[in-house]
Amino acid sequence: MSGIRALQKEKTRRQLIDAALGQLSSERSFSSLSLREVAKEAGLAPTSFYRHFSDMDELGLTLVDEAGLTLRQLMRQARQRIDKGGSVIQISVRTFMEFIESNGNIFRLLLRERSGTSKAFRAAVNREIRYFTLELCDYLQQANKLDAEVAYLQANAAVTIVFSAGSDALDCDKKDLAELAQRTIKQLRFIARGAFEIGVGNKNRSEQRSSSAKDETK
Amino acid sequence: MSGIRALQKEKTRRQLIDAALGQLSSERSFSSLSLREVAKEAGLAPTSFYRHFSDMDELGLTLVDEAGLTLRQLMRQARQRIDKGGSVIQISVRTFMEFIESNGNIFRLLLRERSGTSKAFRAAVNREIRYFTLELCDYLQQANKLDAEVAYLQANAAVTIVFSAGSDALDCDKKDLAELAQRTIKQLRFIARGAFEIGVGNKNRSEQRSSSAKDETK
DNA sequence: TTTTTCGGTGTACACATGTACGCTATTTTT
DNA sequence: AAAAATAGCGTACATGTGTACACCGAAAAA
Repeated sequence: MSGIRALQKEKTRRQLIDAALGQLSSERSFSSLSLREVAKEAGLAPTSFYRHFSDMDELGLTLVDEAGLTLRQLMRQARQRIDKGGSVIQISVRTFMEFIESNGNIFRLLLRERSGTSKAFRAAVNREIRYFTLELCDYLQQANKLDAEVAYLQANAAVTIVFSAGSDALDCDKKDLAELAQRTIKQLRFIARGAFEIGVGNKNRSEQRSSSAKDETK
Repeated sequence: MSGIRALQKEKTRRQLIDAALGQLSSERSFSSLSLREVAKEAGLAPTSFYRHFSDMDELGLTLVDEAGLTLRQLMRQARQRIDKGGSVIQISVRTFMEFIESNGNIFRLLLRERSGTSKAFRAAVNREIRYFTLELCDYLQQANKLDAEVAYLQANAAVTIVFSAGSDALDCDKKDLAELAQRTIKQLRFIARGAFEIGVGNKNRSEQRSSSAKDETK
């Protein structure tokens, strides 16, 4: 039982996954791919597809998982950079923009299937985004000593803004990308500052207002 | 030249548009509609479609225009309510949520085609959203006396947050809708407060800090 | 009135799709 | 060594697609 068979199977399964990812582009969405196309691109007969996935949907959900994984890698990378010092917001945005530049199609997949026609897909994408948000929430809560609710709202809003900026970046001329990043950074600072001010107000109504703003908003 | 002919033509054109809109749902996107389906739903022979649109794309762009129109109606309605007094943010969010409840499929169309596979569609949707944003920007600028750039950034961020909330609302249980609205309102307040604080700081560095916050953030 | 225009129809075709079915060759199990 | 399992192939078929084409009848223009 050397597993030479299972090994080969895993390999062609990857070929299918990579074939699908490879066909994604700004004018080609996953839902517009056909089983036959993917199989052909992977160098397989159409019917062989079924040895690996029962459905294009099943392949699609696998891709979403894959994308979620990439997203989490991204965060780890960002945290590494942050630990070396620097503005959290600035580094996060820059990291995200780099991610989109080299993983545009994966990001497109998430964007599109989030509002797609399959409930399962939408749920899967939202799950990945929720992980992303919750990790940011944890960070905010302990780094900025924020109320749990405020931290969550801030994290959620920030992720929304960043994803939207990412979406814009996909259709952006390369030269306008830096400006877009700058605007995004400013918007995230609005949110951070607002959350801080209002969060403090919640704890300690109308006392200690807007003092010592050593947070991320300047 | 009574125009009885042109009249009839306009009528069946509308039937096509309505047929397309009618087929949209959470599990049916415009790009998944076929010319034949739409024609059939409109009570037409497939080939008659071409008397009105050269393409499904042309129909689609018409739908996006239609959606933009609906969106602007929405804003007018919101402004009417605001003029009668009340929190701008609260009323705007409520109005938007009502819009989604009764125009879910139109909103879905915008959401989906914004990240769709046709550059023309993406551009059309972004144009509509830009109008929406700019009108809000004007309002903020004169109502809150904000710097032009700050007002734009705030408007843009606010629209992003509201659209994202709308997207969530589409998959939401009805009972969770009120909570979602509340969270959205808080997030918009973060942004408004942050924009105010930072905007003032821009004009008049480290003087007059966080004074007379009679804006929309409390 | 005669002629032209044109919205709508039905037929027809080439094409792509998903997938059922049976076969083969090779690995795995017995 | 014999038997079972299985990844991959090719064929085949029913179905849905966009659209070219010829035609019709009524409205509009001459």
